[in-house]
Amino acid sequence: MTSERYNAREAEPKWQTIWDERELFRTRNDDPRPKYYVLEMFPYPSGRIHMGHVRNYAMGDVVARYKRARGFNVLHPMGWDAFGMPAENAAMANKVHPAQWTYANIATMRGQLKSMGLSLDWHREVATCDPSYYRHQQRMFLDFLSAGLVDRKTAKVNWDPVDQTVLANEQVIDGRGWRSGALVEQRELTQWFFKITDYAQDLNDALDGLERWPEKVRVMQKNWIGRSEGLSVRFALDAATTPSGETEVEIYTTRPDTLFGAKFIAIAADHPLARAAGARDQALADFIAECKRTGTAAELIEKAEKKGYDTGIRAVHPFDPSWTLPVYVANFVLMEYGTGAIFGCPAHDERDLEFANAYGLGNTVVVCPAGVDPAGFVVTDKPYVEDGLLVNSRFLDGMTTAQAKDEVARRLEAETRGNAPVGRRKVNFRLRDWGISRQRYWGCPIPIIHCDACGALPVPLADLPVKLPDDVTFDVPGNPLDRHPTWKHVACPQCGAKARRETDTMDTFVDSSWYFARFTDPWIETSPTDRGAVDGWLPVDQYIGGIEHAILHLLYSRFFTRAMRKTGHAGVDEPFAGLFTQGMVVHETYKGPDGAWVSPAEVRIESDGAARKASLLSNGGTVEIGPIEKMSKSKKNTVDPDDIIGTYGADTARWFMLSDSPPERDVIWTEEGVQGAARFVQRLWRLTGELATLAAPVGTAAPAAFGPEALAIRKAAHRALIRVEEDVERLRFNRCVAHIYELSNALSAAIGAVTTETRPADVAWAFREAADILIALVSPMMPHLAEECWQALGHDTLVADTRWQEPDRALVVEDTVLMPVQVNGKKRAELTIARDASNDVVEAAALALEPVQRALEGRPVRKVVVVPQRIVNVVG
RNA sequence: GCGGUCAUGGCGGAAUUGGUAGACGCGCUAGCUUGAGGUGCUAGUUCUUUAACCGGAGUGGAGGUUCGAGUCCUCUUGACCGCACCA
Repeated sequence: MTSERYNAREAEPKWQTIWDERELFRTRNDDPRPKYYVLEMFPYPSGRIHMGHVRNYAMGDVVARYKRARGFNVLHPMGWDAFGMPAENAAMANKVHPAQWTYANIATMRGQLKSMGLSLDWHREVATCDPSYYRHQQRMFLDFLSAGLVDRKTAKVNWDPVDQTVLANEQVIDGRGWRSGALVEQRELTQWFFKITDYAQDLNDALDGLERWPEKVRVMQKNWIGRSEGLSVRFALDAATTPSGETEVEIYTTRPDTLFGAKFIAIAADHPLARAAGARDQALADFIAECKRTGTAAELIEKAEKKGYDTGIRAVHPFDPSWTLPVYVANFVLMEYGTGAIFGCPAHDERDLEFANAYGLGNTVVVCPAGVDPAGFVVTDKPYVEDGLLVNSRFLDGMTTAQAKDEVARRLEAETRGNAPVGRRKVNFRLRDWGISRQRYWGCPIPIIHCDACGALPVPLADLPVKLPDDVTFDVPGNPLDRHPTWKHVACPQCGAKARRETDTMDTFVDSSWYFARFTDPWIETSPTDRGAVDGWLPVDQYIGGIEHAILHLLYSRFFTRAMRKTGHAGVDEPFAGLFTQGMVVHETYKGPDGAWVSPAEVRIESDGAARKASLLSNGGTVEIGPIEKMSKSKKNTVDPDDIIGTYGADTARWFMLSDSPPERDVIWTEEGVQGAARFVQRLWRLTGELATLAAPVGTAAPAAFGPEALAIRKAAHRALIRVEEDVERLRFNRCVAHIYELSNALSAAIGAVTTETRPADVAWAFREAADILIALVSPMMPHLAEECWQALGHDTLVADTRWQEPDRALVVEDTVLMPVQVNGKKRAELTIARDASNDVVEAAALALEPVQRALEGRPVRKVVVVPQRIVNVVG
């Protein structure tokens, strides 16, 4: 009955329809079972899904289906991160409206995802570009504004000259726009900011509690937040050297212990004191201008050598009125960090040493490594930056670094000048507020009205949503909202005079900062979230996505959830309890005879013994096989999921994506690999057919006793069950696959050993049990094939709707164990012995073995180490 | 420069967390089957010696701890990732 090949093309849509009709994956918020929320990062509707999506969603689906089988009420939704630049670029290139382009892409991609057979609750689908979604985002923006979490300020911002918009700091990578790749410029603009820095401390500290996050991501976020503890110190200025009434400069340091090693003060080019000094010194003004010029491209700053200019101003050392330090304007000091001014201690800071050496400022060692004679300890071109004991530092001498830091802080906090302490302990963060204004059309409008008389006012709640106008043009660069003839003209909600709408839209990362909350009740119209639903479902138990969002999306979402809590829209701080970052899908690259990239679909690969040769399918031209790289359109090394699903079926694609590599590592897509997966699909189908003829009917009562053959079959099945369970829980899908292969190999062997004629009842029962377990194990990974097999095994239920079987752990415990016997650490023999044999018995049996005696070569036995049920080591 | 991860057959990778290294898959070799050439089955596949058994070596390299190290420690080489004037 199952002699023919399994036909995925027929079976897969059939089962998808059946799941759909039975609403198997529709999740209800009032379901009393314990909740489990599994979520994969939602896609941008770029047009078609790619293999990275297949891998990501296959992993999530395994977890979702497994947890469902374990009796959880699983929430596994899908939506679309639908605002963004590509829609506008398409509009410009093809004269199609961004909305039309986006919704057409969504329709295509929804169909592709459905063909994968994912256990998604499509009733909860959301698209962030839909007013029914972004109206709530506007509402939250206004709530955040009332709660003091939104700021409007003029600031130096990152300007992407290609995309013609502002970018957040997180979106600038190596000085370039994260999307356009263009060198980012610095511009002064008035922008809306989310005050993520209000939560800097909490965002930092709470990382320690995220135990189910990859260490790597936590470290990256910590570095990005950049918390440092230090001291700000007000240095008095020598009045005779000061241009126009400035009396002091405040610096920030994390090394107050090295204050007696100070050689200079350095201030940023845009520091007020620098500006004042520049006003009376043309050469200095030129230098400042030069610093600012190089300051437009972040990439250049990093490569620039350290340059400074002596302002002539002298600062007075806080512990010695007779000691003055030169004040330099320096190109490496950033106005944005700390106070925009530092003191330089060349002996103990790399940068300061480079600067001091360039300008002949010398250095004094004030920290000496413990156990080293200070007299001979000098610094020339490499500073000593570690902790140690203080020297050359008056009252600090002999103290440790920590003691000295504390002592300096204590003394300077106690000392006052002009009624304020000279020193203040201060915690500084690298994290900046999140600038969310974007000068683009295809985004969520910022619900603000600007009135010349009343200022920037919130749009009244009753007027939400502020909808994007449909009639826009993209024929000229810039923001279509800004040049729309009518859209921005409104009456001031306060005085009624003519006023203007804010024409900036929100960063699309705002859209993705709360979609996981909206999924918990996407139907509610009166507020962004239903508190019962959001508090019941959050945090997401398992979130799966790419590492590229380690700081962007994953940090913004953590902030946004806190802000939602503050404004009453959620009851938790952390959105994602468990995070998994999966690796990429990579593929060989190919270059044709003309040196142009060639797609895998156009290439024929032939094996010549161990060597592989590639040629063009069209004309046999020589193709050069290049390095394995991330699938990208530019290198043409992509494989279209539609083609794979059309040729092999979704199950084969899913199985291969899960089988080859550990999920956190990159997986190499190969034709041989897919074919191997496809072979297993057919093999499993044939094996199921054989098992169906050998197995006892569904519902047969277990026999009273099992013979050795039956027991062996049962052990193999339950061992696989235990192992797969353990590995799915830890998302080690490649190991799950190996365990399933092992079980099917074992069952094939068992079938070979038992003929139909001599099949006893206990063996038939064991085959029934093992077959059911095998298919249940396969079902989260290859759900369609599993249903087909489940049916072939005589079930009238769905395997997708079947509870996970509890393994019988006692079954896999053997009566006898096989212990390797080593002599001096080298394995010489094996010993099969009763599991509960005493160490004495094991030792005697081991020593009696002939290969052991041979290896001892007559030497006396000095010691025998017996690790029960593990190993014996004879030392002789 | 700083921080992190990793290094195991021809390839992807396993290894009960200090206890038989190479599970499982791919590829390859031989034979059978099918049949004409993307099927199935059987056997083999770390290297080396051997007809075979028995041996010897072996987890990037050099040391160390231990009865025992792919796993722990020190040094070193290489690859990848993140951050990069953050005071």
